[in-house]
Amino acid sequence: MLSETLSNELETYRIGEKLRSLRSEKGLGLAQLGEHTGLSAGMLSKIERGQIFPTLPTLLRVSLVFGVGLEHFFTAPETPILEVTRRKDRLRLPDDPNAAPTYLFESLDYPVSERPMEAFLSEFLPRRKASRPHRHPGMELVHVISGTLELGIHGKQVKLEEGDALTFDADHDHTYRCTSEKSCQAFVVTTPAKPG
Amino acid sequence: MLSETLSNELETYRIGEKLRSLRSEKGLGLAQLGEHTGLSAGMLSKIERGQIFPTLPTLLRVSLVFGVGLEHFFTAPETPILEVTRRKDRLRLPDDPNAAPTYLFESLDYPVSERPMEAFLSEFLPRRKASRPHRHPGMELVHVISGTLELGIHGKQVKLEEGDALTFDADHDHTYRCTSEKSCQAFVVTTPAKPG
DNA sequence: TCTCTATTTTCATTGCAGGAAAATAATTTG
DNA sequence: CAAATTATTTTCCTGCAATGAAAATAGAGA
Repeated sequence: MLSETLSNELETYRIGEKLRSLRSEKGLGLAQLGEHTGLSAGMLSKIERGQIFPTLPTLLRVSLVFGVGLEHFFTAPETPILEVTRRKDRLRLPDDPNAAPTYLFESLDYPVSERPMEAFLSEFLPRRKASRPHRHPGMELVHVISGTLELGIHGKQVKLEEGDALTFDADHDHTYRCTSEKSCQAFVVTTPAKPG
Repeated sequence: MLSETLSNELETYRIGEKLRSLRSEKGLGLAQLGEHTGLSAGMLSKIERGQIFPTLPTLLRVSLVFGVGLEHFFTAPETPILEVTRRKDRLRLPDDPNAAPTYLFESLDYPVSERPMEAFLSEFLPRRKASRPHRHPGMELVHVISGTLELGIHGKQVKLEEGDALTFDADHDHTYRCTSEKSCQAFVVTTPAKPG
């Protein structure tokens, strides 16, 4: 008999749903698809409803009719990216775990895989000294939400006030320092390394 | 009975070969894999040799053991890029199909899809006037193999002699002109647009 | 309500996946 | 080289799950 777990696991591929999508996209009825594939309407119904698992030859028949490869039924459909992160769910990390932090940051888009950008909400703490210099490939944009921030980059000190934004090549050492009495909130976006 | 064409088509997925690869990578015997999957060695052999097509539950069992999704068996394996272009096979195109050409170029890597670079062998012809200005995203590198070449870029005229190389941001208008009596051979590489 | 169409379910059939074990091939060992 | 051991392939058979045919149900017009 067909094991329960095996069956459940297979169902995660949603083979039936995918077949039904293909069919309804083309506006075909079960019987019509049956004619094209040489399969019975009844069986197609059962496959779509997940009551049976088609054999590979059977699955191939419908694949051929719809002009898709078998991988169509085994790969996750490309869903438009849509990820929400709530404040309470986000992890707040210090810039330096081994010393008194200069700032804290939390990723705003950590659930997005292969992201073409990374966005952080950072809180820079009032300090005499700037943060440790660091660099990373790509560009960086800093938008100050509240407080004032001094950025050391390309040998310059750039003072940012509320509402100011700065974009720079992040592949040179840069530092941050909060210059306001209260901490400085900022929105930071980085892009990964460019090819070439 | 299982149709001939259907069977042939299914064989193009090389399910058996993929299974055998997975197994030999891990250095498992048929019997050992059988223990892990709960399948008989004999049947695994038949599947690997393409004598039978496994049912989805069966295929899923081995998938689970090897930690791959079912799509593994239905997608083309990523083969390392390896493409050769021979001089005689390459197409030699003029820079301007509607006028007397300033140079001729041939792609050295046209078979490579989604290439992170494009390489050309170019022959610049002796001319009074430079080629028409053009631009394209990304970087460009020019390495002179023979003859001399004058490049107009960023408002400068750069003279290149044999062995010289120039790299520049190609997203500004640039021109070429051969300044030697005989034509100038050069190796040109461009990178596509950078993201961001 | 009746008719027509599409889908789902029931029931019976069977083709083929799959197991057990024998046969063969490949390796190892003395 | 044999003999022994291990791995693989093949043979034969069985069972069951996929499949088809057709009845039952649901839906859509009219």
